[in-house]
Amino acid sequence: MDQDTKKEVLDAPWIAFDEQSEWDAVLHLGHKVSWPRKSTVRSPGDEAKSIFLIRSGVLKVAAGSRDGLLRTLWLMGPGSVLGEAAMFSDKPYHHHITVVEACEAYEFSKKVVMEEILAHHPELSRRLLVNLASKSYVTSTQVEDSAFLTVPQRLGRFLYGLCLARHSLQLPLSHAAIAELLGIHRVTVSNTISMFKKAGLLDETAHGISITDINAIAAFINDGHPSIHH
DNA sequence: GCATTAATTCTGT
DNA sequence: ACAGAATTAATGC
Repeated sequence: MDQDTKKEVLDAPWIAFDEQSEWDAVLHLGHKVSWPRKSTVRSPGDEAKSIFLIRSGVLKVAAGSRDGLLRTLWLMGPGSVLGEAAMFSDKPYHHHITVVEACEAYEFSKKVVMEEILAHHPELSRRLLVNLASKSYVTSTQVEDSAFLTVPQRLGRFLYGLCLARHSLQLPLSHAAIAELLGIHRVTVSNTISMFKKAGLLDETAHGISITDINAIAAFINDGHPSIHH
């Protein structure tokens, strides 16, 4: 049953899927890999001759400038697939893939993807498309938001979307991590979060942010007029 | 295993 | 850019 209110779908820069059982049939065709926290998984220019199904942990996908600046594009959690865009397009990786939380993943060779998954598993083919589409939506949403919305609105949408995507009100992200994701100066993020905190929308915990009034954030996003002024 | 110290990260000014 | 607090990693016992 649907709610009486239509809820707006927000594409949060956090790609993960709860349902992974469809992969069970082909897991034996891949092999397990694990990446420790803070390690680099792939760098720009690396060949993409396989894809990875992430089973646990969190990866960060970032674009980097020559002088070391990094802009996070999105985070990837369990159920998401890494490397399919590069592999299908026969291009090297464009991005820096690093490990935020220690990961376990299954690697599937291009041969397995082409000859087994695409050929004999339509439900998994669809998964790959959904995964790719998610990345596409995330990036376009970010462009739109940064073009049309204020910082508090962008942060509000980000927090709201992330809560829905994660099914949790606990968001284990530092101000700096959020700033990198949204393309906002870190201090601006800190100040905006303080505002939200004073307005009773959230609390800061030892390891990130805890949303206390998700409805207020939802309302704030929709009318675009915060009850928050400085 | 436990306590100290050194390093790094985080956040407000 | 800087400083104080807070985490985390490293070291020695």
